[in-house]
Amino acid sequence: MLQELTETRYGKHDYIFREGDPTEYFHIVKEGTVKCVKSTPEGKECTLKMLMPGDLFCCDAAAFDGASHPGSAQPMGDVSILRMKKKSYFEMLRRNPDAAMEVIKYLGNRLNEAQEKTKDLALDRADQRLASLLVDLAARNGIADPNGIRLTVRMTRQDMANMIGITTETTIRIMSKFKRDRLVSGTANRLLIRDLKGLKALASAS
Amino acid sequence: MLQELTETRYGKHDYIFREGDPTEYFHIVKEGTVKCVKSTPEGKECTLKMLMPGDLFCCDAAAFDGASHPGSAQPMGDVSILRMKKKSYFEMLRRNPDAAMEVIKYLGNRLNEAQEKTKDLALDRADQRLASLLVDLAARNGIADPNGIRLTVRMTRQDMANMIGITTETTIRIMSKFKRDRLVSGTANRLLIRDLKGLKALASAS
DNA sequence: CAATAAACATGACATATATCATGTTTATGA
DNA sequence: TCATAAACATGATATATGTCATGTTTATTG
Repeated sequence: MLQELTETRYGKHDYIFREGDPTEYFHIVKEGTVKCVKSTPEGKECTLKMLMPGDLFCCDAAAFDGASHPGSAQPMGDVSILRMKKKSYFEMLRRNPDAAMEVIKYLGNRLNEAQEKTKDLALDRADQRLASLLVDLAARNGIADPNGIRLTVRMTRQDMANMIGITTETTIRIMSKFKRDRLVSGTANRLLIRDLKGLKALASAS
Repeated sequence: MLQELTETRYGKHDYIFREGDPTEYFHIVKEGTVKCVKSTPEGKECTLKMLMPGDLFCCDAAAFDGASHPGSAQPMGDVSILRMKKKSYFEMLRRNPDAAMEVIKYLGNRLNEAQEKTKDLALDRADQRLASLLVDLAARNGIADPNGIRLTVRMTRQDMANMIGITTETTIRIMSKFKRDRLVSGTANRLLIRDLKGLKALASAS
């Protein structure tokens, strides 16, 4: 069975798949970070989710039902992806109730997250959403550092903007303010969360 | 097995459950419309989804994983709800791979929808989001009418506002403009979509 | 039916965020 | 290492939407 699982490596300029491509495979992140992106005809982009090792996606697990990917998947730097034919994966789930239940719980959890994000977009200000994003990434992608929590994924201001539905300029302005307030420091290559509590306070001030 | 499925009726001032309540049951809408709502400490509300007959929710199906409801469920008018103990439901799924696969597809579909909504909130203007909402409701809740499509669910401007993350006043202003442009007519009790194509054009002008 | 509350409507004004422009710093790759 | 592009930064201005205030119309209920 396991020979159906193949591994592929991608670099930051590749696409793992594009919006509209047929959903032939299930994907699992083995190493690195992958972003799920939807874009408009005019080139505006919205990043739905950053996927870390262990996450499955297709794209963004949304295509368990559906014939084509509702968004594209792009690596953030070098990544390694495991792939399995959708048909094989479904057969495996059908034969393995425990695995199916795990997937149900995983999807429930993902739906939950998506709805939390909906609420943030609908009700929070830009600075609160950015603070939420940084808190979330600190937990999922951060490693301890003498001065706080360092994010291992390389994220530009533009990447952040796309994740919270604001412009790059606004993100830069808010990040500059966060820097002045000693909440964060550094830029894409070395982003450091200096005051997690402060960011959490801002994020939940809704 | 079926004796575990109980039916309850609710009126528009009831709660089916509240945010934070333990998730003891799975719910299915039998009759009527239910809204899933998240609210902030200051009383701002965000409606995540309108559930129609056949939809399952817990709340909003997001609690397949999780001990407490991430949002509350409120009837829009009179509704009838079917309920089953969460434990029984999980056991049933474990024994019935076809049902489990159906749930996986359903959740994938719901996640997909949620992400589409995220994109709309992040990238579209208020009038486009309102047009999207009306198009969606026309398909899911509308019945043919000599002058267009009539919505059977009673929805105030405030209800709509909560669904798309804008204020009641802005919703009223946009609806007034839609009325002037002959796209819609009527108020909560008798909402009529007069020009579906026009609304679709507006909605997808992103 | 009258009394009351909810929904709808609209103006004046405030403000968060977008847009456009321009410059500096930092990273990248030949 | 130099040349080029990407990322970061910041000001000026525009604009969509929020906020507050006030009035009318439409439902609801005793």
